[in-house]
Amino acid sequence: MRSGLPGAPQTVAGLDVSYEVGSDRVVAAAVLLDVATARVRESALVVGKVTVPYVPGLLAFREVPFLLAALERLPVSPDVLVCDGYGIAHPRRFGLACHLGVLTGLPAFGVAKTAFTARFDEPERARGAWTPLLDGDETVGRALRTQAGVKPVFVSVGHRVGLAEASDLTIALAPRYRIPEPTRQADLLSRAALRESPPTTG
DNA sequence: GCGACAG
DNA sequence: ATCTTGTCGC
Repeated sequence: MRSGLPGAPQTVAGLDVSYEVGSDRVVAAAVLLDVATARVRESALVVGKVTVPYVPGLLAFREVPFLLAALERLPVSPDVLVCDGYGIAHPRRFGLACHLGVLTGLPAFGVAKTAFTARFDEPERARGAWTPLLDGDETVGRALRTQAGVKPVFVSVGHRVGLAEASDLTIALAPRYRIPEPTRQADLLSRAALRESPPTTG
């Protein structure tokens, strides 16, 4: 028992929120996938209205309510949460993935598309190559190459999971694209639902 | 004081 | 986050 994960995770849930232009409408998606195949098994959506503005460093306060609602709609609880954003790689060391992990009690980590306050050296070109994500002299995560020759993603621990394991899962869940399937599918689903969902009522 | 700044 | 078409390449 080196990490907080009881054993090899069988399922993961990818989370993401899509916003509608010129309105407060948002759609949150929670997608359950099998780790072994990286394929979608279940999914849940929630439509809502944002009341909190986006402020760098406070993203969790804006998205967590919707993500929790979407998670509750999944028929089964996932073994791990894959979030679109940061975990510990945050100015206050408590990003979105930390909030969701603590609130749900589930292991969680974040996979962000861009660096925030942290710095990093370019990883080798190979898939799986990584370099430490640094905030001053502190290692807060990893700049991880999920696809050879493609820009790296930024992995950081959120709750009850180690950085090495989070990185391994990210690679395993990103067999073809830069963004791992959990988060990628959640993005696709929430975006599609937003377009198909009537602006008001039914 | 100014710029940068997850999504 | 979102606004946005085609195009080049495997």
